[in-house]
Amino acid sequence: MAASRSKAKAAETEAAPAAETKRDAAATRERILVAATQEFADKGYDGARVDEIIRVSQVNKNSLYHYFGSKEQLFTAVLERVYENIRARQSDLSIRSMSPEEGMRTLVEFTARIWEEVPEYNRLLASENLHEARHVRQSERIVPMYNPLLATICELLKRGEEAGVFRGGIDPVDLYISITALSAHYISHRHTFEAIFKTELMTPARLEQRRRHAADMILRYLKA
Amino acid sequence: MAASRSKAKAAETEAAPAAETKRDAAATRERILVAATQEFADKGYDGARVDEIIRVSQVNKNSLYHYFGSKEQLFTAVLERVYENIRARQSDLSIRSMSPEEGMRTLVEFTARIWEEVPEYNRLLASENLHEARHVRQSERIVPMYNPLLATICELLKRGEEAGVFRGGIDPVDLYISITALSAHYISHRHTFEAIFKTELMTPARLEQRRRHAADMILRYLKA
DNA sequence: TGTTTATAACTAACCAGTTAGATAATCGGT
DNA sequence: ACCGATTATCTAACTGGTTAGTTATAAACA
Repeated sequence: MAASRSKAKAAETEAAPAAETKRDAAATRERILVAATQEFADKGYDGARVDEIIRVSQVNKNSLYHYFGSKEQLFTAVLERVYENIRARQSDLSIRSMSPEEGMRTLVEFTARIWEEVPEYNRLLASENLHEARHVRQSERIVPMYNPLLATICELLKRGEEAGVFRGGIDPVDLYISITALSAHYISHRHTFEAIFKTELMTPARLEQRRRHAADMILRYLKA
Repeated sequence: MAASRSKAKAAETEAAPAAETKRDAAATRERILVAATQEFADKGYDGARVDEIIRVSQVNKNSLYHYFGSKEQLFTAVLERVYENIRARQSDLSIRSMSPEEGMRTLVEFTARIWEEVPEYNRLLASENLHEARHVRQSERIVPMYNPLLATICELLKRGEEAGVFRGGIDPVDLYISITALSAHYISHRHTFEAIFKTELMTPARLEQRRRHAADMILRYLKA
């Protein structure tokens, strides 16, 4: 709400720390990004409405276009934040200090938790793939971002193989895609699955069962 | 096609077989459905344009609304065709006559081939899930359709367990979702994966590797 | 003073769905 | 067979509301 106090000129003694200042580029940008993330995740790129984003973020339309240029570039900025956030979560894991099996299980379960806790990411990526990754490819920040994760997987595979607990000859890209697929597809396609199988898939107990299922499947696949 | 030749009147000598007759409800409906499937798959529900569907199908706008009522109902009709087609492919397999392992591998590889050969289906389902399965739930024909497939999986699990080649305690819904996930997610998210991993994922050789990867993962998971 | 940030009103294109009516097939009665 | 009424299919032009993006202007700051 942020009473947009005009008052103006000197007058304002500004005793109170001015809970909200009148002009704050960074905060405005951030409000737009938060609202845009929600709107794009709710409706997909094509369903999302710029007018709804400015309504929720309480920002003028021209401000949005001033900061982001176009709906497309705004979507790209949203995706960049999403990828950054996913990478930050995944690299927080200190997997290097774990045994290969423990590390791999942690990685799978943590990846699963991302989709559960931030389902918006899943929806944004689904929408982006419907557009053939047009925005991801436009971004210079996203593409280099996933190297560290693939490196982690390679390192786990190598350590596991040396320790004799994992088989050799595993393709790390296939493995990464499968780790993601087993948890992300469950979440992203839950609505059609729930309609068809007439079961509840999003209860805490069911989600835990799914996480274990995914981790078991990956570990059994790797086991020597 | 079935040239419903007017004849009638008299005048019309009808020498040439009149390659295209003027009025054919079934053919018109079908042309609309074909064009709509493509358009909805290309652009998603929100991105798809009714005007583009009528342009491609060479049908008048009011005919489309006469046959299908609304864009939503047209999308539902498209989904019904898609689910019918998927089920028809999957139930064509005569898995009952195979060993449990052979049957399961066939099921996984055949499911993978569906997404490869008809990528439109994948995209339509992704769009539908962004809309929380609104249209699938509206359809009375889709929901009962998947019972036979789940029954096939249960039957394979039971036979495999009795033969001592599969473990017990496998959740058939989790298994079905994983079979789908391992192949569908690879296809549906290939654009972002290709952008990030800088590899080509859709070459015939790469697809074959992926099918084997998926089948191996499922079978190792089930192995006693 | 000049630059950055904000606002409201505007526009040109777009889009799902409608209206009003034409043209072709069908059928009942003769 | 033939006619006229009825129905099914098709067409073009229109409508009312929506949408991404712009313009013109003013206020806040350095």
